Amino acid sequence: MPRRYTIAPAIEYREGSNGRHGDRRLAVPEVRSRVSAGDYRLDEQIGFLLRRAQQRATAIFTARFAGYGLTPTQFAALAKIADEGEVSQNRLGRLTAMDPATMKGVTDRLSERGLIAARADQEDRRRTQWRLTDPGAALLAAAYGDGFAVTAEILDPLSPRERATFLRLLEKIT
Amino acid sequence: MPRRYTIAPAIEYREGSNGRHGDRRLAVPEVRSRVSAGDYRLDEQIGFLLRRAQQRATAIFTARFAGYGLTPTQFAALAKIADEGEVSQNRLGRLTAMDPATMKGVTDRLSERGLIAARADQEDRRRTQWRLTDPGAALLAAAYGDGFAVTAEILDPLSPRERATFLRLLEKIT
DNA sequence: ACAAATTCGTTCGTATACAAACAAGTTAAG
DNA sequence: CTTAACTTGTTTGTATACGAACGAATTTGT
Repeated sequence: MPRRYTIAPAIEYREGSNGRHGDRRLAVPEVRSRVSAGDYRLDEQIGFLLRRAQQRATAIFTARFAGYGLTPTQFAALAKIADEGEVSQNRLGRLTAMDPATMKGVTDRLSERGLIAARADQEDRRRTQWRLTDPGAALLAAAYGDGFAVTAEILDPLSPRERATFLRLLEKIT
Repeated sequence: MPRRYTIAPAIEYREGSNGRHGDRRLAVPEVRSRVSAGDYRLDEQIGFLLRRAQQRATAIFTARFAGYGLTPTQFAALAKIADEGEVSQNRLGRLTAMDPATMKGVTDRLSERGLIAARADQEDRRRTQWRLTDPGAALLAAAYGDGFAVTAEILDPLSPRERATFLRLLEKIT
């Protein structure tokens, strides 16, 4: 049931030759007539870089959290429930950036493990209110430190200044 | 079969009151005895921010690529096959940051749609070599422009200087 | 030459992630 | 007050994402 990640497989980068084999008519800056394949470098698109950065982040998280059997989203859900004390399922989804269908799966699994418990809301009978159980709170308390460690390890390649800059810019494009 | 994304649901942020309801014994800066919940702010962890940034990036991609019926990974695979001319399945996975199990699903779906075609390798009989079909090349050629547009839209909140900085730092933590 | 190690691709199981459609409950508009 | 609009949570289906285990083929080490 717990998942275990290794570091994502190393990416192979374009080796040496910058594409374009023959076709070196002039040493003059070449004007490409057909704007197509050659211009689009996958490895320079933020979408691709973001995907790889998240793969690395997830790998780091999972290595550190192997002992808890918690995924990043499960940990996020526990942390937010702890913050809120009690929170409805859909609102928890908004707080943790999960849509209702995804949230369902996460709460189901946390609930099955006895880490969270539901209460039917009296005022609004559509709502399911979630709170931590004692085991859930204990697990979370034990795991917080590793949460910080994960963040530190992800940011390790950056200097303190760069970290601040990166976080600021990342929040801007979020 | 094609997927369609909307913009990820807006996140709710901690509203006004900084938690802590009663318990205002003194107006003096409070020294927290128990270092636990209160210190961990999910919304400030890069892992969480990266996940949300990727959700936004994917939403932008999918909106722009709805007409092609291509997912980000499928587009990445097509682009890399085009770069390479012909490439084995596992190597394609390394180039596009997908593990073999994931790559299988992607090549299966692209192949079913007739966008790529396989060739058995003579030298190494374990290998499946993939190349673009004519329809695959045509679709890719039509889609490249939207690939650039997606990148531009994701980076839109940043100034040109910030974009350069962000890309540099993102590559560092990847 | 031959056994060990590695690589290639497959399969199975679990966990996000989200579109779409839905029933049931609540709120807003008239 | 009553209908329309919205919200809450569920279900189904598709698509990554990856661990783990596997058979087949190739490469390495001795």
